Amino acid sequence: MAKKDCPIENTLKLINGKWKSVIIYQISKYAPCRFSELQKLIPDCSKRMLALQLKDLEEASIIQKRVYSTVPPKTEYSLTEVGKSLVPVIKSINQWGKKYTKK
Amino acid sequence: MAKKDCPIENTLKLINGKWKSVIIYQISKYAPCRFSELQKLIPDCSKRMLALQLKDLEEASIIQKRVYSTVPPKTEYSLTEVGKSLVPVIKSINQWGKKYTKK
DNA sequence: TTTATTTACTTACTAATAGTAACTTAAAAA
DNA sequence: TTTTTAAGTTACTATTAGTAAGTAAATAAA
Repeated sequence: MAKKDCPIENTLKLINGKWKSVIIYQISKYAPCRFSELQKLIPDCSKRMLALQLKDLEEASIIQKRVYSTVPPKTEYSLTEVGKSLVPVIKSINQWGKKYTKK
Repeated sequence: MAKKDCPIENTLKLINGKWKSVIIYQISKYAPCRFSELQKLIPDCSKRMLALQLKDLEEASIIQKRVYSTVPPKTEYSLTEVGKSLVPVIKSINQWGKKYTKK
């Protein structure tokens, strides 16, 4: 497999990191989703990490963000079409995890 | 989702890191597979990283290792049943990558 | 007989990534 | 006047990943 041509590596770059797929999964379930909602849904992920990963996902066109210029501010995240196409992949990860991983 | 109960997080812990799923995929295709073969199959992954990830995968019972006490040494890696059950998940990642990621 | 080769690592070190805690902003409520 | 609130950012530390060189012990080549 030539450099940078591995679809698995390329995909993992998008959904790793290491919260991205959990974020995508939660947005797919609860979109439109506010920043603070995601914090509650994924308590293990710090504020800073959540912000960074959301930015990465937005740049990769997997999610889109809507900002309301109110005070205090309000943002809403939802999946793009590309993001939606990832959901079955993440669901298969979720299914496997349910079956094979114990706490 | 309570701490450490997220199946996606638990699964990613096993298949991330960031070469593990590529390693599993290659072993699934070419098992039994030697260390040096894996190096050729995954040139982006350094020797050290390959060794560390293989050790992790072995500890997680996803792969098994057979060592021949020859000189120079020879090792062979193959998937366990748990490892084999992961292959469809990794294939779905691979499929998605083929469709949605360009170099 | 000394030197080179080979495989599957390990060790020491540096670079990149993740995590923690405190700070910011500006309006509205107490 | 002080507090609260949402959605971050900043500065700093800890954990992971990556690079390069070293190790072992038996052949093979010079």
